[in-house]
Amino acid sequence: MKKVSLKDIATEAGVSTALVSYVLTNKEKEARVGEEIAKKIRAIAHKLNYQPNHIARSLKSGRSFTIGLIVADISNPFFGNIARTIEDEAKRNNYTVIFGSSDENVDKSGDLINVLLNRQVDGLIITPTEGSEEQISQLKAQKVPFVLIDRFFPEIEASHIAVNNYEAAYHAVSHLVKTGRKRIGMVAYKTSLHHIGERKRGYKEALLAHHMTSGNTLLKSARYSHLAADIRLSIDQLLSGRHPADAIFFATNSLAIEGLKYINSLGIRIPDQLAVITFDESEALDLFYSPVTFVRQPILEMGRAAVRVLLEEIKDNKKEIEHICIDTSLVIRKSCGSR
Amino acid sequence: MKKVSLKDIATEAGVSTALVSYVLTNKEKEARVGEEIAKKIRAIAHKLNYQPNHIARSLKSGRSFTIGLIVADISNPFFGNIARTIEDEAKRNNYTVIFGSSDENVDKSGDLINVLLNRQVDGLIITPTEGSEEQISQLKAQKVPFVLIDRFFPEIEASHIAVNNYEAAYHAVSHLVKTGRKRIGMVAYKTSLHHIGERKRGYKEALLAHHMTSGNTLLKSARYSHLAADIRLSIDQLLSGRHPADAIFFATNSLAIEGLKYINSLGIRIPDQLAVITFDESEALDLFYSPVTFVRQPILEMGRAAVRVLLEEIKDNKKEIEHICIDTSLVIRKSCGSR
DNA sequence: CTTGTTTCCTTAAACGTTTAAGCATATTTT
DNA sequence: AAAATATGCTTAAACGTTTAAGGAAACAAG
Repeated sequence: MKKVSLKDIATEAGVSTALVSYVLTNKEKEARVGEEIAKKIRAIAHKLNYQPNHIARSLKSGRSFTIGLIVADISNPFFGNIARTIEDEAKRNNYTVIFGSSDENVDKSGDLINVLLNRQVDGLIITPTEGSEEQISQLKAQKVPFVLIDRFFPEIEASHIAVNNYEAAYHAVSHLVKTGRKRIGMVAYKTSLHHIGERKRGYKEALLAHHMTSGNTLLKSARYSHLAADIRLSIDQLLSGRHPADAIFFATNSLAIEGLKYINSLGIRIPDQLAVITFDESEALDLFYSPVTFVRQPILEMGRAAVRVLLEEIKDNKKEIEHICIDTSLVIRKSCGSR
Repeated sequence: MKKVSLKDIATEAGVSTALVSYVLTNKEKEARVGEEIAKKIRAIAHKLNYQPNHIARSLKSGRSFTIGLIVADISNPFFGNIARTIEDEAKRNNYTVIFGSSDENVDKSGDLINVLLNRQVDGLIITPTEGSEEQISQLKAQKVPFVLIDRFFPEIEASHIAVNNYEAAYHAVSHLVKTGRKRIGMVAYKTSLHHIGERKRGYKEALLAHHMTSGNTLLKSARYSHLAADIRLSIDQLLSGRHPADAIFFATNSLAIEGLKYINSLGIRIPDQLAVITFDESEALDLFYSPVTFVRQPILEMGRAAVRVLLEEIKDNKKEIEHICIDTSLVIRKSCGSR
């Protein structure tokens, strides 16, 4: 079944391909196409089930109507959901999405950026990995339209969509204080990524504001590459000694899940012995015997904003950079006990 | 920063674009290009940082080196992981992936198929939704290369990758029998999809083989569209009456997670009061206080097989259809108690 | 010295669109 | 009646590649 082209329709209608093109792209008015012949062309196109060739169109227009999406880890439902909303929103705007997962690896990220650019995507939505500053700067230098989501580099002026990480963390920790916790620990990633830094800062400032002096001693960081082991160590440290922590704030869902697995294995009861609070929702945390209180990131809004900003940048190259900060909400459940 | 084309290189080297093309696609031998000029062309290409235009290439070759992926629900980690392995494997073969999530909706699935075909994907990998038989048949009639994954329609001769659903279910139920359970229930989806049917059949046959007469009375089905409510109802039915079930086999991870949420809320203890076993792994089921015994589907293998079969079909249009059945394994944990 | 062969390069068409420019013919305006 | 405008279509170039065909020069063989 050979693909039907404009030429086939033109031949059958006994006109030139130009005319067919005008009609099928609804430019009959500007091109002053006769009503009858327009109708005829449409009928034939329909009869032959004509489907325009996007590739030829792209070559001509220099635009592919495709956006590239690079997420940090597509197997994490947080990013899976982001991907879904972005794909939906893109489709609503007649764009398709090519995607890749960088798996938090700089090299893979660089690779993906190259592949996607070679595929002539019109723009990129990226959750940048640690150490990808240069890649991002280069995109900027090349004037490729792009938007960062979830994370960004404060030193690089670029459009991004993020949440109020500092305030959210501050708020979460304050909640723990309100529910009577005295020694609040935090488990985060060992990373230079700014969003995690902000969450740490929110934690520290909240402690300070409530005159809790635990300072840095109760703030632990795990390496992404040695997650399980580092988390175990962190928790051991937090829960040992004369004054063990009575609450832990996890900086992401994967930290919380891995941490709670270990806490389970230690036989520690939530919230009686230990309060737990985390960033991000997850089915695992719903199903937990003591559903975990969490900071909800409005994924739908984030995804939509990312697509909107990107498409605006694509359409208007001169558009100024946009920093969008979206508010989170704290969803209180059982894992912190009650006040 | 204008894109560098073959013409730019040709101009700078003082040769025709043809020569440049031959060199840069490593056809110097066949085209008998002079060594010196080849070296020069390469040097200039490198200096100008030439990146081939995939779109132009695709238009010429009629191939886009892109595959379309339609998953049932990208926010489900099972499909997220499938997507990841497919993307990885595709990239290794110099293919990129355009994706969409059908959300188990026939109309959306049809939409996506059209969009992806319009984008001239070279082939499709699809987890077909219920009722999409016609869409699949049409793909077949149009001779579009495609591979079904996770599910398939027995009445449509098409390549697919699936697991041994019947045997896996049979094995899972047998395990429950071995651990001493007497009244084994099942919660599945209300669907005509074959893979779920096979899981149900495996359940029933296993009961039969072990002379358990519970027959259909303990087999409950929930509608995808009313998941939470139907699951609650199913579990209520299973656990009520004079002879409540002492074990439940869930047909998928989402059923298990939703079901366990409800079971939790009823205060029922696993595995003492009730044994639980399910298809698919999930962090939620790891974190559960009594980690859930499950049927593991080898996602990596499935994804790789799907890409391999699809690329073979793309390369060789005459290739015969391939049915790949991959073995699962039962991962035994605490949720069924011990023998 | 012709003829044949090899070597190295160019020409030009093609893929399927879009769109500016042009060209008849018909109609209106002066 | 001549000039201007409107109408309805076609021509042809362009987007960036690939690749079959051809051609000129150099050399070898007869």
